[in-house]
Amino acid sequence: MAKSAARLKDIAEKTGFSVNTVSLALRGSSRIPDQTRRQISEAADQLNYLPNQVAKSLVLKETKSIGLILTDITNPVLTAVAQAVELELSERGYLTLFATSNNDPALERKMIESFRARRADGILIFPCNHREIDHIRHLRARNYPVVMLVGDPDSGVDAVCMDEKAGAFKAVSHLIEQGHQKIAMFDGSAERGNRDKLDGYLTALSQANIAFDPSLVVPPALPDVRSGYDAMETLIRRDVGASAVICPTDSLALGGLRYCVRHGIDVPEDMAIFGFDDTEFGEHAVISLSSVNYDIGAVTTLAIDRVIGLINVEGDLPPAVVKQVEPDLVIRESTAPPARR
Amino acid sequence: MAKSAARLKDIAEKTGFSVNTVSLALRGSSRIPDQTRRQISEAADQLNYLPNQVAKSLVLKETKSIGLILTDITNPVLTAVAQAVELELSERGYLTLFATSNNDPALERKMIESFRARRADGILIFPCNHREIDHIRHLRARNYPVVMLVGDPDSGVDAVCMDEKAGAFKAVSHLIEQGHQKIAMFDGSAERGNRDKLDGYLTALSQANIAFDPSLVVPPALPDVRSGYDAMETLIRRDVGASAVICPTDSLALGGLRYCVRHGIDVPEDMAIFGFDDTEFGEHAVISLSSVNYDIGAVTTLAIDRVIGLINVEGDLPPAVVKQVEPDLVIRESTAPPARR
DNA sequence: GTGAAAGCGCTAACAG
DNA sequence: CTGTTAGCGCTTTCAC
Repeated sequence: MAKSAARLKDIAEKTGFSVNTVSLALRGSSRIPDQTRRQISEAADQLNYLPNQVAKSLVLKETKSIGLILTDITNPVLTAVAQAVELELSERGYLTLFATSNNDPALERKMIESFRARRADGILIFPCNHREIDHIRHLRARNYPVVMLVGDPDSGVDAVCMDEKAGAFKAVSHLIEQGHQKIAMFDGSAERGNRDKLDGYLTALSQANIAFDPSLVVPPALPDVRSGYDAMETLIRRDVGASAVICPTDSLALGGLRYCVRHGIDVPEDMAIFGFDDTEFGEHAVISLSSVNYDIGAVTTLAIDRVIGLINVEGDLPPAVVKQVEPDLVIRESTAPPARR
Repeated sequence: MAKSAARLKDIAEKTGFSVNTVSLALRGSSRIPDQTRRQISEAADQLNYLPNQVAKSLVLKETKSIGLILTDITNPVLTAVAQAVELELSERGYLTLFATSNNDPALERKMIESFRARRADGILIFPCNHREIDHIRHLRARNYPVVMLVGDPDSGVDAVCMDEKAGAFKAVSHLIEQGHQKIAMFDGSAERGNRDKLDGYLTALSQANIAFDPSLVVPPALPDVRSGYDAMETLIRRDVGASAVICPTDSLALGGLRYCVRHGIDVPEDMAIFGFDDTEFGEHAVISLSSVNYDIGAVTTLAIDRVIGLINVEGDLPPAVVKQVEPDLVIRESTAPPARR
């Protein structure tokens, strides 16, 4: 803490007014005449006074800060989320307390405790696991304002998120319309407890009366570029005749694209590739990626509206509501009807 | 702030001990017998007690939080910095207060004030402009622990950073050794007040007795992929015979690479491309990027060591020291000796 | 071993 | 209009 910062008391002594008057004057109370206020403001400036927010928080019982917990800010979508949240929160007068869970539930719990101890007014969280959220439910049950950035319809916790199932459904349906039949998927849902994209994929297939072929789904090790490369290699080696693949992140798609380009597989003619999240590096890839967009602005604005709304509730919190934002497809170069064989 | 959280007083009343005893017991004082401590801990658990850090901060005069101000977390290096800082700070028991200046000096100032008001124990900052840092110098002069993540040798402010001049020098020298003579540079130093990379470029040229040709430097609009594409287009249209280009970020390099691939310019044969920062998307580009690495771990560790060191100083701060980390080259596919003409 | 009292810097009654 | 008093939840000093 800044050593020896000026306090109200210091400027009170300097001006001869009481601490109370100084406080009032500095906060612009109409009860203080201009003359006095000016005198006090001047003294405050000279002392380089800055109100001590921690003292203020203690009495006001609000810190004007909101905790943001992400799994891993390295994921481009989460980077953008962090950026957008911070920006919007700061515009609304809130400070962002930032933490990363590193996909470790224990760390996630610890960070929640830390925010609670510091009396963050609310928490925005992207949980490690979409299913194990008892601790979050528990928080909310104690009237602590939390909103999740992933949606679990009946979790009992507020959430704002992209409708990933709808996104996957749209993307796969689009590929089917283009004439693809053997559509692969890089699916890593097992670990993260989020089957939404897989569900969308399955629904689209069944709606088109295409039988699900398990050999078309390959699980990437991680949601990164290298794993996308490896997954594509696995898919090609399986030789199951896939003409298209849908990837749960642009990073994976980029890795898949890289494999294809380097192995003489034409994209999109021989392999159509659909990404997810519509990131900068996907848009500007050597062959620009078709992708399911992620309306980060919409999600963060809604989520922030909701936490702040909950913060301002007196008494018990209202029932949780989860809001899903419907994504759009962004069709670029990496997808097209399959080549005739 | 969490409505109606349990306080020491509540658990004092519940157990019949005084607030003081409870406080001591919970903090593990040896003066409290085990029997008492157990009793108190139990009551605390039942009440779901969590110490109020804001009250604690007020009396202890430290918040165990450090402010991190970045220009724009969307830049992959800064993303990684944010991640690394948060992780390491949390391991050391500090919380990260996060803010983005959006390259706006006024916002930067505002965020610094905000952190100071909240009594962050120290600040880590990546300033918008490397030259205009009077406000930061001023902070330090008042004994506020700040360390910058960019280096200005005689700014009077502590700093830890990569030696960008050395990085550029090494990269350009490497290209020269490979036989390149007409080496272009995408340089945006004018706006951001950081000429280090350009200096390294110029030094390498002059050391090899290659005359500087201004038509070989093209200023990208922004440090992003699209601007790299555009810059490459400009460079090619100028038709000045460049056989290699050095880019101040991997994003720009990726854009340049994209232009080349899409216009039949072979990389690296017809155009060698050197990036900066060694990012994931550069490493796994269709043609993997040679790049100047950015040892984020080293920089953040040193920077954090330094702020925490300054925080623990009693009385006046010691003279500022700036530490530069020397980068290494990572040679991949995007660079090679020029094709014979 | 445990408790009472004071104080961190601020705001919120309530007087005058 | 301005000052006095109390109190936010905690730690610390000093008694008992």
